[in-house]
Amino acid sequence: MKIASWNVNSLKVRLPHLTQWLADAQPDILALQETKLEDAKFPLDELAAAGYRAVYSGQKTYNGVAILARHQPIDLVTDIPGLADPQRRVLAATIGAPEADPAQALRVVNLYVVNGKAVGDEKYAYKLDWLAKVREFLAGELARHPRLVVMGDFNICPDDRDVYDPVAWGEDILCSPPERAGLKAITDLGLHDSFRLFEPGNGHFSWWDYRQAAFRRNMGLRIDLILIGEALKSVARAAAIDREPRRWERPSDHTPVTLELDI
DNA sequence: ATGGTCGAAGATCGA
Repeated sequence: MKIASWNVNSLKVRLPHLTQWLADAQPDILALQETKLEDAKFPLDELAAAGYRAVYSGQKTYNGVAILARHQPIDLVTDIPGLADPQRRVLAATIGAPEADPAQALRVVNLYVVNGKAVGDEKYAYKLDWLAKVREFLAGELARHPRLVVMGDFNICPDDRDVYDPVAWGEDILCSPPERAGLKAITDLGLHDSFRLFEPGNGHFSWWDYRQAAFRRNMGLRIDLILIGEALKSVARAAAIDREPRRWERPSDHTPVTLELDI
């Protein structure tokens, strides 16, 4: 089984890239962020033609998350306790073959973590509070669903290996110690950064700014993560970042990250 | 050096 996460930065604009990548990569489950699409405008028919069911929690212009899968996702959560938030950033679902043992299903939480704009900004305070509330939600999810995947655009570089120039970037937004502590509090629940189970080195990024020819110069960050619970660690086979769609014409600024599981 | 480039808007804001 292959699972993946991709911030598409407008599903409307990126739909051709999405369908191309689905055909190329053949993921079983894909979490999307920044769909920027009202639910009524979600392209269900186009995705069904590509062989995927989809669930979504969208809004106009900003944010928006979706989960695509070969089997219908069920038991959705779009709003979490203690976080009355109109911004559509959270979508949890259970995915498994209908005929299979329910214990074999995967629980997927798709997150579009708050960007935060700048350290000290009011959006930064919202980010830290949001992370703390989401951590509490994930603790409950993990208790109920050992086969838990938490993936999405985390808008946080886990450590300096995930930054093209950690000295220049310093402790700015996406790398500040409080954000990293917020992410660590989540991984300390027992969730592993799956990419790091396979690749310890630096220079592997999932996002490159549109400006300054950042992609060509590999001036990027690794902020798109697939976290897995302990129960899935032993079946993780390979993790990768697929840079190919970032090379296509009019790309998202993010590229898909993937994880293959022996299940 | 606070620039630059996208997307959704239809002026700027968010990233």
